[in-house]
Amino acid sequence: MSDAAEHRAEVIAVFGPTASGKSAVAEAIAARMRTEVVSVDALQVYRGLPILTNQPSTRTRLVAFRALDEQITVGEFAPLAQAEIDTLVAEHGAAVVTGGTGLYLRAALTDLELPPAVDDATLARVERAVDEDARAAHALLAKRDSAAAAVVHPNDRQRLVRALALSESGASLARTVDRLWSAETRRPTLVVGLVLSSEELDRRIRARAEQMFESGVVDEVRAALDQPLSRTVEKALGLREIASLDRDEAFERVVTRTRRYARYQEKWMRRIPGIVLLDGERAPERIATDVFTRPEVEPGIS
RNA sequence: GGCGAGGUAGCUCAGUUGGUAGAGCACACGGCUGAAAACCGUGGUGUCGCCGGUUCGAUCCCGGCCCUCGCCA
Repeated sequence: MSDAAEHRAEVIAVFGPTASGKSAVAEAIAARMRTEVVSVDALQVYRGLPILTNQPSTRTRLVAFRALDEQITVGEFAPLAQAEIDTLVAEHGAAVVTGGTGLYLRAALTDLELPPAVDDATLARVERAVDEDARAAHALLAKRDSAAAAVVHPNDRQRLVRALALSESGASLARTVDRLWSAETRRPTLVVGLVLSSEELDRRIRARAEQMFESGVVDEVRAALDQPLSRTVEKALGLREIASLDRDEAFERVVTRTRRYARYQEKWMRRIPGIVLLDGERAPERIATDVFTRPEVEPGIS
């Protein structure tokens, strides 16, 4: 057995900005490896907004399994993703992972060792205290957990609430080791990133927004807004805009927000340790072929 | 053509009783460890339509011109 084979990647992850063609590349790789794709996307987990969240048409794990009013969190998602990966590796020898949420990707590939969950009652109580006087709440945090206070800004309500709640039970939001950007992974992993010129990315973003409207995203969004929505869904890119603006304005807002989201993902992409950047403007099959020339990957059969 | 409203940041607009201007969105950079398509921090990016007048000083007041929108012809 060669050295390369001993270090063969069990997990191939594909990351990149939205509209870069991640799904197509992931599917091409999965087909050659005779395995399946696991989605790591905080919005694609929801059932009811397939067009808005650009859910893949082919079978992909961890897509459309949550009701719109159920909240999802990284802490909850991570073990689900890890279980799917483990199952695919056990059954097919490999798993392909792709999706737009950088944090979820990291949590799927590496054990982040997140601080524990906090129960809703505590959270609600601390939230009230923070809303009443955030400065005082921050001062209290500084007294109980100075390390956490140092990394949480008093205006950052979300983190201040959690940090304070954690401090009540002796846990801390402040971490001692950086797991998020650690090169350590649960399994031998190859992460590839798709790089596109901003002009091409822009073209694809506009084309996809156009496609969304043609596919009936307006009706989809209206129907979704008739029911209670979780906080994550509530903030989905375009949801509010599509429901409240006329078509042209909504289209431009969606494009603008998608561009910003794509830039954000590019930042994540460049920070992922060991990521192999590939030219994403080529055909998915070509990119997949590139991946199979990597020493970490066992050559495909076709 | 007449009357009215307006022209200030990339966009929508606020403002200065005359001391060269600021919000939201957009944008840039940074942060983030159970909301991440989220959340937080920092940054103003400008011939205040143009030309002249008054003034120590004009984006603001005055005159002319240009442009936009509305109403009437």
